[in-house]
Amino acid sequence: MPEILEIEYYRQLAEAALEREIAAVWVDELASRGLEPGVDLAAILPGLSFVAARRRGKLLVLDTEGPSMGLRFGMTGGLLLDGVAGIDRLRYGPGSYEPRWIRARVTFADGGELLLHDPRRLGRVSLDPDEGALGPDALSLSIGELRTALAVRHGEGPPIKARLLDQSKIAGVGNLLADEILWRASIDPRRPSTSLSPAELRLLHRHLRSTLDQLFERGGSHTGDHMEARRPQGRCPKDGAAMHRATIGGRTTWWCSAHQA
DNA sequence: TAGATTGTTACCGT
DNA sequence: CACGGTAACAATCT
Repeated sequence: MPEILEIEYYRQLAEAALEREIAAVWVDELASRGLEPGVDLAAILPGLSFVAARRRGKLLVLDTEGPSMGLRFGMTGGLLLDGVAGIDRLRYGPGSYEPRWIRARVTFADGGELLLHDPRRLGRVSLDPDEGALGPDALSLSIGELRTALAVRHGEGPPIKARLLDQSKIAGVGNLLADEILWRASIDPRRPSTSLSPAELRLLHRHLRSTLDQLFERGGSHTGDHMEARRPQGRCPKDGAAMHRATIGGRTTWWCSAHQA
């Protein structure tokens, strides 16, 4: 579920958690793997308040007057605040949140609470996360930053899809968004990252920006136009051609055999 | 039931 | 050494 768009919804929700005294913190054992050994948030955060809700790519950062709490949502993580979900619906569960899938909890002195809800448990909580390991944020990526992100020192570069997924180069683009962006830009995901012409680079940048804007308005990463074709015997919604499927950049990739050739 | 899954990372290979 | 592909992680859904 969560790519950059969903994390931005979570960030906006978390703004309502600012300036409220933290009373207690609990983090489940697996989610705690994002913390250095021995670091106990339950002993560090109470008494402080969150003062800013920031996001870099898929990383949510909640600053306090002191340290910052980092939240990663893995494949199925969601954020709830005072019983309100950061997104309208969830992939798993009967349309609602299940108590057994709560993996972390911040309780405020006013009785409200911030929850990390994550069925598959790949989400992680961290303290003062390393934001420097992430590339420029996809939601505000300039064409110059895109050009830099696609460049390599030697050779012709990895498949462009793999480079779009590399969080150290561009932060925030996940598997579904990458396929949707390349599908809209009519670019074969296997193309070497340095093989784009200047015109294609401009095209890719334009589609990256417009795709993120449009899907954010629609409701998330799973609302793309090519999604219906992501299945066996799927046909391209644009031209009716057969869809190709392969693993690129470590993820299942779907693309049109005609207009992305 | 077998297969697939929207993310991250340790490890292996070129 | 830089860099990319792969498997593993965990649990659920189709």
